[in-house]
Amino acid sequence: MESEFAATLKGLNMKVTPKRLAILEILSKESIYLSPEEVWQLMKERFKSIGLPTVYRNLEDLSNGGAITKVIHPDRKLYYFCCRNQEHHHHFVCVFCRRVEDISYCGNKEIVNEVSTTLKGKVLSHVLQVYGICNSCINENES
Amino acid sequence: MESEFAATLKGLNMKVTPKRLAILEILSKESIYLSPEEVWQLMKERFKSIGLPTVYRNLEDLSNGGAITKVIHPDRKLYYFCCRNQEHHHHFVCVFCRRVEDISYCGNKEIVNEVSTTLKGKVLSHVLQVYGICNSCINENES
DNA sequence: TTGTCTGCAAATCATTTGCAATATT
DNA sequence: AATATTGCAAATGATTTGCAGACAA
Repeated sequence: MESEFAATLKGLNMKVTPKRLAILEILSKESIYLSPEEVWQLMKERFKSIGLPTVYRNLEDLSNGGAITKVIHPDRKLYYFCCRNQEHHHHFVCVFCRRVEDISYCGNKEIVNEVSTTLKGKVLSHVLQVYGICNSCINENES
Repeated sequence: MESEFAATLKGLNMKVTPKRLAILEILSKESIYLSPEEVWQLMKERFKSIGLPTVYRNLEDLSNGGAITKVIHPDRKLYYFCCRNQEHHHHFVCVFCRRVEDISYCGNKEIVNEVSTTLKGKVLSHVLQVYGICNSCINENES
């Protein structure tokens, strides 16, 4: 049998390469978001030869394919997170530990309603992301 | 009497300079978001000598002070918009003409509720931005 | 004055690209 | 074999920084 990640790649019409499998494995193992540079550091532990551009390219492709997700960060740099949940949803991001958790709330209905009635416009998409302190970090920081 | 923009600057403890007044004037005159480069181009029409870093620095400071707002853009570059509405609210951005319009909808209550009950976390802030087609662009593009 | 603001030139540095070699199907 | 993937080196380009002179308060 093939791995879950191999299936994911095939589903995206991407060839199943060791590098790609490793990227998916690394990201899915983390509960926090990672920068391309950080993914690269972790990749170096597994491969003698691994280029940073390869990491950038694959993160980009996997993100476009929906296998991983970009995190919206105030510093406007790239960060990725592997999220199993394929349905439309949004994320809660811990500003301390960078943990990402799903939130089911989404005001799409209300948004579409307001835009169509008040602005007479058409909604194509929306982004929603919540920043805060996760449960673990709250507990660790209380006296 | 002093201009509205001068008052804005004083309120932010920023010295009232011609460059700053012009930046505020330019942005407030536009109904679309602008890049620092674009603001710079418009500034060049008014000043014989105007440096791009000055534009960047002032946009940053004005944004931090809340006089203008950053637009969240998929290309992760800087874009600014001058928004009169000082209350917490979010924006609808037209993907065609870059027009920015306020939307009053904000699911803060529901978000805080879900994060606190389901994730046992604490919400610090959130971003919400809606992309779509504004009324003008819909009308212009219909057959 | 006195500290802030600005212009200019140069630096940064995250991200991208070109291309030849390599690996997947 | 045919095509996609990768590594390396180099390029890109938006954004930032250092600093001396100009300006606002």
